[in-house]
Amino acid sequence: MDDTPADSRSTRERILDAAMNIFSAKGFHDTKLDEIVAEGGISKGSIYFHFPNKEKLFIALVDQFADLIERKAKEAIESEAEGILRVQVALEAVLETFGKYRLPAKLLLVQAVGLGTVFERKRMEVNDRFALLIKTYLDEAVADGSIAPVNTLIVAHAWMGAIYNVVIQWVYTGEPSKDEIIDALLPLLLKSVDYQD
Amino acid sequence: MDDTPADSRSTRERILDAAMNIFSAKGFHDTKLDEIVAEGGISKGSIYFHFPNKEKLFIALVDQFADLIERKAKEAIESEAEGILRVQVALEAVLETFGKYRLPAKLLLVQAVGLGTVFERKRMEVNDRFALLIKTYLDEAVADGSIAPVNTLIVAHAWMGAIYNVVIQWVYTGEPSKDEIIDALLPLLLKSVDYQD
DNA sequence: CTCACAATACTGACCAGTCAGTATTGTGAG
DNA sequence: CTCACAATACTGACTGGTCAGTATTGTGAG
Repeated sequence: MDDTPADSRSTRERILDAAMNIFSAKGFHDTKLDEIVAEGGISKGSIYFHFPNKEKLFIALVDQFADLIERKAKEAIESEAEGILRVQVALEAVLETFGKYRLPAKLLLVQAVGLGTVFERKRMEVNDRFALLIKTYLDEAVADGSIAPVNTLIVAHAWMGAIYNVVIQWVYTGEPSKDEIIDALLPLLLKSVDYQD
Repeated sequence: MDDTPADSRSTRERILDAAMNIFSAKGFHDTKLDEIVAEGGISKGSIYFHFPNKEKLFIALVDQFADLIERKAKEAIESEAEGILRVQVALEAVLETFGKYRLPAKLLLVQAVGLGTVFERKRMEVNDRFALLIKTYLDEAVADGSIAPVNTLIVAHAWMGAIYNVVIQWVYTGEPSKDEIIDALLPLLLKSVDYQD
């Protein structure tokens, strides 16, 4: 009969949307599947038709967003040839993407932490993926002389932490704005490795 | 009858110790009170005699360690008069303390995150406490001219994130060592605000 | 005796996951 | 085109294990 816009999206997408809303607001353990059911106007059974369990549903959301961030960063990197410039545009891309998607940012940076043994491996996997990405291009920048030699692994983790924490602050308070963050954080990070633009 | 060394410590302390061991390893939700009971050789009844519930027991541990970190930082700060030097010794003190206590560090930085609505307030409270502490002394350093003017709030959050993330890495992998962290992280943070020592 | 504390046995709310059934869509033989 | 059947998608009432919290009882110091 009628074909309301809400129902026209695939059920799987509706589940993911609803799950994102509730998980990012209340965290994994405080989210009941019945709440997702209510939010999405779907049924409990169809969640289990599309996903094996609650955990995999959560991880699907985390992975989806981690992939997006990584893709954006790599795209940005490939658009630039030179060492430290690549780092710079990647940072801009990452901050841009976090800025655009508030809920997924909270999910990835807050709600995916501290969930106990099962999730810990996933979290470390995502974390290391990004740290190594940063490290690669820092090493490149060191090699071509655009920055001085440093312990790039520590720098990579420090940078990630800095970005994470500022973004988390933004997620909760809405302050400082995306542009302020880029304006303040980018020079800060670059100066930390002695690069003055 | 006999008075084994293990039993001579007050029950309350034994509970806290056992809880720290299990909570820091498995996180809040994956920890069963019965595991704490087994670990500490105490009884479930006495946990509820000393603490109103599981949540308060967890928070007691978080608070205890957050207080220790804050105290160490403040002690260090008071031992120095000048602006940026105060920041420097505070950083050293904090890293030193994290380095000394691996389990509490993991509890505070990992397991206390992502626990949903109830704990979120506590986490933000602790977070803001430290961020404001850092901000205060950064502002002082700006005022007395030892560093250039910057958005000290963003810097404070960025620094915290950097410290957190490097410490978390250390908690999981044991690498890099405490000394390497201090040697690499301290200059990094100071350079990020244009201070060369 | 009593009271502060400790040990043990027990309870019941909660909620992830199930499953028997229904609805919808696809297909190909006549 | 249409009808029989199959495959896929979805529904929601129900269940059973789990575990935080409680009721009850024990104990030893003063």
